[in-house]
Parts: sequence; C-alpha cells; structure tokens
Amino acid sequence: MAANNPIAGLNKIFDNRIRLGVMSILMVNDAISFNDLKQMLEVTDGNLATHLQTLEEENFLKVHKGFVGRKTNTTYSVTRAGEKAFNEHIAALEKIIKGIK
Amino acid sequence: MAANNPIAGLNKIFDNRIRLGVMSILMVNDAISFNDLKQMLEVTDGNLATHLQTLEEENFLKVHKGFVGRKTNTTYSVTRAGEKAFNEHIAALEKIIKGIK
DNA sequence: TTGATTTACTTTGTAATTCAAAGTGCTTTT
DNA sequence: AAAAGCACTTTGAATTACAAAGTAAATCAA
Repeated sequence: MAANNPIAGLNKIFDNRIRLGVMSILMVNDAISFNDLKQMLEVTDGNLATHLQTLEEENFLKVHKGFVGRKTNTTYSVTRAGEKAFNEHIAALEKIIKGIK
Repeated sequence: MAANNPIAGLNKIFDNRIRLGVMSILMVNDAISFNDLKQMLEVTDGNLATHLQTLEEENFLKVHKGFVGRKTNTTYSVTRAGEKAFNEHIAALEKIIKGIK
C-alpha cells in the first residue's frame, strides 16, 4: 500500500457534492429543514431526498419529524458518527490541499 | 441563485477522487509517469487511463510521450487551464472547510 | 532464441450512481 | 372548493466508474 496515497483517507459517501454540501451545512446548523437545504443547495427535491436517504442509511444524519402547529416540519441534523466521518474526510482533504501549497 | 450555496464553486471533474488525486500529485510534481501515478493512487491501469483521458480531454493535463533509452516513458503534467481550474476547486473546498470550523 | 515480464494503454461489459420528472398524501392558503 | 406548498417516493433514463481482459512494443531472463 502506498503510504503517500493522497486519496486514501477520503470517504466515498462524501465524494458526491450534494452530500458534501448537506453535511457541511448541518455541521454548523442544527436542525435544518428539507426546504432550507433544497434552497441552499439548489437541487430538486427528488434528488435531495435520495441523498438525504443515503446519508441517513449510513447513520450520518438523523431526521426529526416534528410539527409547526399541525403542519409537518422535518428537520435534519448530523449524528455523532456523521460528525466523525465528516471530520475525517475534511482532514484528508486538508492534507491534499496542504500538499499542494 | 443561493449566494451561500457551499457547493457552487466545485468543479464536477474533480468530484472524482482519482482525478482529484491525479491533479493534486501533478500540481506539485512535474512530469510524473503513468506507473508512478498508478502506484501512488493504487488504482488499476484501465481505471487510471480513463481518468487521465478525461482530464486530458478537458485540457487539464498534457501528456509527454518520451523515452528512457529506447523504452517508452510517458509522463503527465498539468496545463495552465488545469492549474486554474484546480485552484478554483480547492478554493471552493477551503471555503466549505472554513465554514465548518 | 524463446518465453516471461513490463509499460501504457484500449476495449468490453457490468454495476453503480446520479438525476429530473412525475406522482402521492397531507396541509394550508385563497 | 381549488390551487399551492411540503416532504417526500417512485420511475426510468443517462452517465459514470470500474475491473478484467486484450494489445503492442520493448526489455530481461534462461
């Protein structure tokens, strides 16, 4: 194994830009709604929903189905595992970036 | 358009980890051979070849088919356009990372 | 000199991924 | 009552990614 392999520490889940975006938003904002994410990332709802599902299946985020009055209000936040995995991914990215400069 | 869209500045070409790895290596090393890249990134040659082709078609890198003695020695290096595009991608990544911390 | 190996690929075929669009069910607004 | 919004799911098509096998020219090993 090449010890200097720059991409070895990257997480495949975060190769996708939308999932990377979702995570980066949720790392600094607690409990963001589906609609907010959709607007922030400028994606279709079907597309966003599938990526959120992927992230949820990986246990990287959790869903809170709540209500505002009688209207459903779904929010998302990162799990401990998601935080850990994302930080590791970011660390790998930083290593790549540092290698360049 | 959401002005705070964190993923807007990312380049689709560099979403792929192998292409990201190739570029990050070539940004700091001039004239790296096919075999060196293959070993550094731990990929199959078919896989590497197609990603190099993609990068070449985008005009992000150029190929030098040279010789060591009478043996072929192909090396790769980034183009000006590749350098620019990659730096922009890295800048977008850094912005995402900075947003997190 | 014959056979194995290396380099730098290309070709092939499959599997996975990504995405938009349309549909669903519930609620709210008009 | 009708239209629109929210939070999805389903569908299907297109793109992408990948390993494995094949190729051609050269080198090295016996």
